[in-house]
Amino acid sequence: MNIGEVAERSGIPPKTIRYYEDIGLVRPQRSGNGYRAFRETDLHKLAFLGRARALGFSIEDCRNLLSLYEDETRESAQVKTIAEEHLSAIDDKIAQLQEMRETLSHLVKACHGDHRPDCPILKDLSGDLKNIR
Amino acid sequence: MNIGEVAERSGIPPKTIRYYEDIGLVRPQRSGNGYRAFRETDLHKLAFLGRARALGFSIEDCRNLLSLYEDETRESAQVKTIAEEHLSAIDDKIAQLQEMRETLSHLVKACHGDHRPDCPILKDLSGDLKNIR
DNA sequence: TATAGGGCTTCCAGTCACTGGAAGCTCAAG
DNA sequence: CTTGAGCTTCCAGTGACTGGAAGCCCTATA
Repeated sequence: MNIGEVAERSGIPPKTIRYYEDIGLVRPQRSGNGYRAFRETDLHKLAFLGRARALGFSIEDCRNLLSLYEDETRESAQVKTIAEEHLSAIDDKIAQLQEMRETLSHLVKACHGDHRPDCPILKDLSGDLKNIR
Repeated sequence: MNIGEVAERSGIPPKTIRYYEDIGLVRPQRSGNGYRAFRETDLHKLAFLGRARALGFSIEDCRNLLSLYEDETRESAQVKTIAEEHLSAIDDKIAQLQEMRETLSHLVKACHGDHRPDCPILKDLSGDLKNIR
């Protein structure tokens, strides 16, 4: 398979696949003409990567997950640890975003949004504390 | 004021303040010795930036918010638009993270996390669909 | 057989918002 | 006069791609 077909079938753009090769996540063979020659296992790996990335795992996590996947002697606890840590990072991010969302939505509600210059959003950002809540 | 004091009082590290000068967000004067000489208004601007960044606004948004802040003829609608767009971007991000969280927490729950290699997390990533839900 | 096109290759640069580090100048204290 | 902290600039690296240029390869059609 050439890169185009693999890209289509895995849903990962060619540029990204080349990048993944660069950083050693996949190691396709080469045809005589210099083109990358992907086997089914490479496609499978890339699809794995696509799903792991879609769950927000970092590239380093993906690398570790992939090597656990290929390691018959793995312990599921190792996988679970990675996933749990990632899950808690996600929770932290969600909490942080929800805090932003909270403040911001209050400010947006308080702003008239008309032609006058008066604006509680700017007031808040400028450090004026006698403001909403 | 030297950069150190401004950093302390604004909560923004010196490196970042220099970076903000680089990209034209602040324009401190210079003392005879070449040191940056910040006025109160610079400090005020930096604190503004710190709060805007803490709400997740991009640097470009911050630039626009700052210039609206300094523009007496602004219309609050302009500010509100920026804030609303940012708010909806935050909502999108939260939704995306919650979807990840959902899938991931199911997988984590399904994984024994023991010494055996069997792992529903890896099974899911590998594209095996006869899995949790 | 010439050529046009699409796909493939590599390499370099840019994104975003910093952050680390090196080399070197300035200043205040002892 | 030395020490050390604080300041300066400049360069490089982060994460995970993404865009673009220059050029080779392959197939199909005129």
